[in-house]
Amino acid sequence: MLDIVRQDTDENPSGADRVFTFFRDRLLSGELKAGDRLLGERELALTLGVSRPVLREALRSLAMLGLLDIRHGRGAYVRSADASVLGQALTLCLAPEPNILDDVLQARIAIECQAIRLACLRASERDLQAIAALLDTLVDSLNDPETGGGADYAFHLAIVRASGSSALMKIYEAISPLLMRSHVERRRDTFREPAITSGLVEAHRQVFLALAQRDPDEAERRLRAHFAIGDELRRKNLISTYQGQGKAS
Amino acid sequence: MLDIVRQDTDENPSGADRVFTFFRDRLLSGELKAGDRLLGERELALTLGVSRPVLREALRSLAMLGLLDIRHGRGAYVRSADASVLGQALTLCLAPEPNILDDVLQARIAIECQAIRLACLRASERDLQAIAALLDTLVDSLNDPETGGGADYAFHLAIVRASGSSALMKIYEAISPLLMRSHVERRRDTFREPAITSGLVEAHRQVFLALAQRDPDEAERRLRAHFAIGDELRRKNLISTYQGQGKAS
DNA sequence: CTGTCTAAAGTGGTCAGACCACGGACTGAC
DNA sequence: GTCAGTCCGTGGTCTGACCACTTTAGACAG
Repeated sequence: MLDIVRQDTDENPSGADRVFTFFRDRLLSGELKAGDRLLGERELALTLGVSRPVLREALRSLAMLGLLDIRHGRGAYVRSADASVLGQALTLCLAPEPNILDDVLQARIAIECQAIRLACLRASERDLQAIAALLDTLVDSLNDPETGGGADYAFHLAIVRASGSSALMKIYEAISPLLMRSHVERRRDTFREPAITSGLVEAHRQVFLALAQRDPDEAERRLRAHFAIGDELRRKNLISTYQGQGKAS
Repeated sequence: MLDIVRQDTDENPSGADRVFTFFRDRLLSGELKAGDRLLGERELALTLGVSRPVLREALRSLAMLGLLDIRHGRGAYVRSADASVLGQALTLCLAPEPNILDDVLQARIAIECQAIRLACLRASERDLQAIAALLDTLVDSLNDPETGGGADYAFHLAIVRASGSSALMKIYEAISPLLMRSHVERRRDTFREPAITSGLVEAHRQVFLALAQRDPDEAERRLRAHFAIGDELRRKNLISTYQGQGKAS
C-alpha cells in the first residue's frame, strides 16, 4: 500500500516564497545586478500576480539578506551580497556556543594559513609591495594601539587578499568584525612592553620574509608561530587575572 | 554653518525592522530557544504595537534566515540556525565569482587542515575509533561510487568534528553541499582504476595514522598530500578532455 | 533666462477589515 | 472504539485607505 505522506510546504510554496525565489534566482544568475532598480511595489505586485503586502514580505526578506536596499520614497535597489551577510549567518549559527571568540580564532587561523600558502604561489609583486608597506605601518604605529591594531589587521587582510581566493577572502571578512577587538586590545595590553612588542614585530617580519621567498611551508610555520605569541599572551593575562583575585581575597 | 545631513534609515527603523531586531536579539541571547512557539500573529501584532502585515514581514524574514519555522494553521516555531543558512549566505556571496567550486575547495582545505591539527590534540579515543570505522567503510565501498563518496565525506567530517571546534564544523557543513558532487564524481572517475584507488586508500590511511599518533604537522602534511591526489586527477581529466576534443576536430 | 518655491505625482510604510486555506480538537453517530 | 463532520484557532492573502518621504514639474519673481 502506498503510504500517503504529508505534503511538504515546499510543494505548495506561499506567494511570498514564490516571489522570493523569483528574485533570488535572478540575483544568483546575474540577470539582476547591483545597482538595478526594481519596479515600484504596486506595479511589481500586479506583474507578479500577488498582493502588495505579500510582495513586501518577499522584498523585506531579500533586504534582510542584504540583497536589496529598500529606500523610502525612492525605490528598491539591488545590492550584491557582501561578507556581512556571511558574518551575520555565522553569528546566528554560533550564538548558542560558549567561547565563541576563541573558536572563531581557529577559523581565522585556518583561513590565514591556507591563504598564505596560496599567496606564496599567486601573489603579484604589487601584492608583496603592499604587504611590505603595511608591515612598515605596523612598525610605525607601535605606540598607538588603535592605529597599530588597524595596521595589524590590514597586514593580515592583505595576505588573504593576495591568495586570490574569493571564498577565503569572504570568510575572512565575515570573521574579522568578531575578532577586531582582539587586534586592538592586544596592542593595548602590550604596547608598553618592548620585549613583547619587538617579538611581535619580528614575528610579522618573518611571516613576510617567508611569503616574499614564496615558501609555503615556511610561511605557514611562521604564521603559526605568530599566532602562538598571542596564545602565550592570553595565558599570561589569565594567570595575572587570577593572581590579582587571589590578592583581593 | 552646520551641514544638514540626510537621516540614515537606521535612525528611524521601520516597524518591520524593529520587530525583526526584537526577535533576533532574543534568539541570540537564548531567551527564545529552538522549539519555542510564538504567540499567534494577531495577538503578537497587538502586543508589539504593529499591524499584522508588518509583523508578517519581520517573521517572514526570520523564517528565510532559518530562524523560524512558520507552519500554516499551526503557528510559528523557533529553530536554531544551522549550517544551511551559512551555506546560503556563502552561495549568495560567491555567486558572481567564476570557478566557485575550485575556490570553495580552498576553503575546505583550510578548514580541514586546521581541524586535523586540533583533532590531534583534542580527539577522544571514541573519536578515533569512529574515524577508523569510517576508514573501513571507505575501503569496503571501493566498487560503489555513491556509497564510497558518502564514506569519503563522512571520514573527513568526523575529523573536523574531532577538532571540537564549532566554528570549523559549521563552516565545513556550510561548504560541503557545494562540494559533495566532487566526492561522488571522483569515485565514479576512479573506481575502475585500481592504481588510483589504492593510492587514495593509502592516502586516507596515512592521514588516519598521523592523527592516531597525534602528530599535527604530519597529519596536516598527509592531508595535503591526499588533496594533491585530487589535483592530479583533475589535471589528468582536463588533459584527456582536451585530447578528446583534438581528435574530434 | 535663471533660480526658488510649492504642489502634485510617485514611491515606500502602515493600518483595518474581510475572506480563504490549513491543522487539530471535539462531538456525535454507528 | 472508530470515523466523519464541524468548529475553532492559526497562518495566507487581498483590498482599500491613509501616512511619510522623495522627486518632478510648473508657476512666479528677479
